[in-house]
Amino acid sequence: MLETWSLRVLVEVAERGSFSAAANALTMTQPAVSRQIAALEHRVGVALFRRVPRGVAPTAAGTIAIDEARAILGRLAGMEARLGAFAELRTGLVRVSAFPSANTEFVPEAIRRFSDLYPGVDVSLVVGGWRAIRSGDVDVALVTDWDRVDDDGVALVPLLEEEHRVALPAEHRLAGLTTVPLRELRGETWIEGSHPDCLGPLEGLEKALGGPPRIGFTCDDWTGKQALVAAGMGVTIISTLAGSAVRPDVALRPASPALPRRHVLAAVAPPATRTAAASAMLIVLTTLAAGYH
Amino acid sequence: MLETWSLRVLVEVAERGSFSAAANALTMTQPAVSRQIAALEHRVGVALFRRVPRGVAPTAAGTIAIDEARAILGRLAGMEARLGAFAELRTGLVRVSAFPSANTEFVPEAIRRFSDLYPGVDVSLVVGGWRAIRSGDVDVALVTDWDRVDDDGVALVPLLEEEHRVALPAEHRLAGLTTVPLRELRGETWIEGSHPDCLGPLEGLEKALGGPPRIGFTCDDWTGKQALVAAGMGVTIISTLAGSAVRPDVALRPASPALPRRHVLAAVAPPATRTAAASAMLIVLTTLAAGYH
DNA sequence: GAGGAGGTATACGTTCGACGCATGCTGGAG
DNA sequence: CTCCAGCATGCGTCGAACGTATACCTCCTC
Repeated sequence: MLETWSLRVLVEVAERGSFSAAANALTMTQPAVSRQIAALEHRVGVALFRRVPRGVAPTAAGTIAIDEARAILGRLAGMEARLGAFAELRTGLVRVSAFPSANTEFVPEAIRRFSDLYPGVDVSLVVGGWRAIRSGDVDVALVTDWDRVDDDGVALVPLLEEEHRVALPAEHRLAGLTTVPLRELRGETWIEGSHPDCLGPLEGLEKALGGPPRIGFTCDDWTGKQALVAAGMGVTIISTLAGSAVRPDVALRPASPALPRRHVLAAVAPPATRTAAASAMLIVLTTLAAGYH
Repeated sequence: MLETWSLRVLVEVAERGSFSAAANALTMTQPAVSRQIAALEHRVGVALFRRVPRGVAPTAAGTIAIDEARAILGRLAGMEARLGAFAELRTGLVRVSAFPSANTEFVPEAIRRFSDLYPGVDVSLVVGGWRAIRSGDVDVALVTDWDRVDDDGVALVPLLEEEHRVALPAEHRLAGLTTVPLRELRGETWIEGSHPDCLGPLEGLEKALGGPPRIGFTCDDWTGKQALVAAGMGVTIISTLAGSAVRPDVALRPASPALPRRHVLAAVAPPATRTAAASAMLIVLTTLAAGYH
């Protein structure tokens, strides 16, 4: 099967013009080179070098073999370079999945920083969720501690804690307060998301209200929730991660008693099987999260 | 240096989808494949396969590696094929050198037969002589036993014996005889070649003539010798190998006593360093010579 | 012409890498 | 819940390739 090393020796012999010189250049001995070439010639059934007094000279077949060998070795080097680009993050792909509020500001900023650091690596924002980590369809998934991530094949890295705000129509009677007492919202219609990612049933809310919230709508679409609030159809709770992405006709106010915080974590493959790009993205995420108060 | 076998294992794994299946296909064991891929991945610093329940699936880098590996293996096969063409005489070059009279009929016929048998092999008629066998500039050199081939690095293969004829002008007074008595030519002017290849001083001629021949011209050019004879400038001796190539205004006649025969041999490199094309040409030469009476 | 220098081929002992076997581990299927 | 398919790893073994030593050859020089 014509091993690569033979080709390397072949080219070196061709360039040096003698087995001895090639052996020196390759940090091996002359007999080793002699045997390599002899084995190669026996393999292909054709003499590749004529043994001349001062060394060796390629035959017609040898010239072809040398050219081919050069091309093949070049191709091999190219292959190594292309793969090395992955290892050195000069190319590649990292697929990120996040819940809606993280996608409003935090994740885009992380992607921006990542792309500055590694311009060659593509970043793709996908919808796989943390379960896709196992299957390899997602490299980094942002989750919260409300997600029941019970797969020990998925590593969790804490990023930050997000707080929650009550989202009111801008003209709501309580919108002028800096802090909204929750019990004042007992009679309001509430908008919930059915999926934990989308801020579903908030634990502790019932107790703070002094009774079960009256659920008027269920909407997983984060933009839709905002729209419903702006239209005066109800109130809801929105994560501070949403940041400045909230539309101006919706007011965000801290609640009293304070709403429970939610931990945001990055779900990634365990270090052993983790992509270099995923590790890099994880670092970007953690450093970015450290900048969040 | 990324050995070929790794690439072979790589593509086999890619095609089978599992280490075990690839191991079967390659008549090796699953652990061996596992180690090969692991070493390859460690070498390039990138995971090439994701380990999935039913086997393995290539990563992005793995896909590139597989494509490259396929291309490189194909190129390697191509190289082997191109070199194999030399071994199987589907291409190549054989350089033949011969003395002038052999070039008139014998060698051209041999080349014709050779080219019929091996259309891909180029045949080149060169002027190196038997000394060029050693240097590799000539593959087969036709020589006679008058050549002092004293190099044991050159093998000699007997081909045939050539006879000699006296060459007379067609209107010569003796041209009508079927056999020319040499002593009748005592007074003639003789044309000799200085080089043995060109029929130089003929041993025994002096004794047959009853005295030293009177040398009028020395001409190494075989055509020139004929022309001189035709012009009536003298007589000479020409090998029967010249055959029908002798011009019609020159008569060839056997001499009495018979002129000494000359052995024609093929000088080639010893079998160890002999080209396949040279061996093939040698066979053609010997079979062709066997047909000569 | 004898000897030295430079180069290749071969014999022999050794070493190191790759393999096979056995085993453990994991994830999905019945 | 058990079984099975498949990958990873430890261990002992074997062989391929290497290095050392040496023979042989050619050319060059004195």
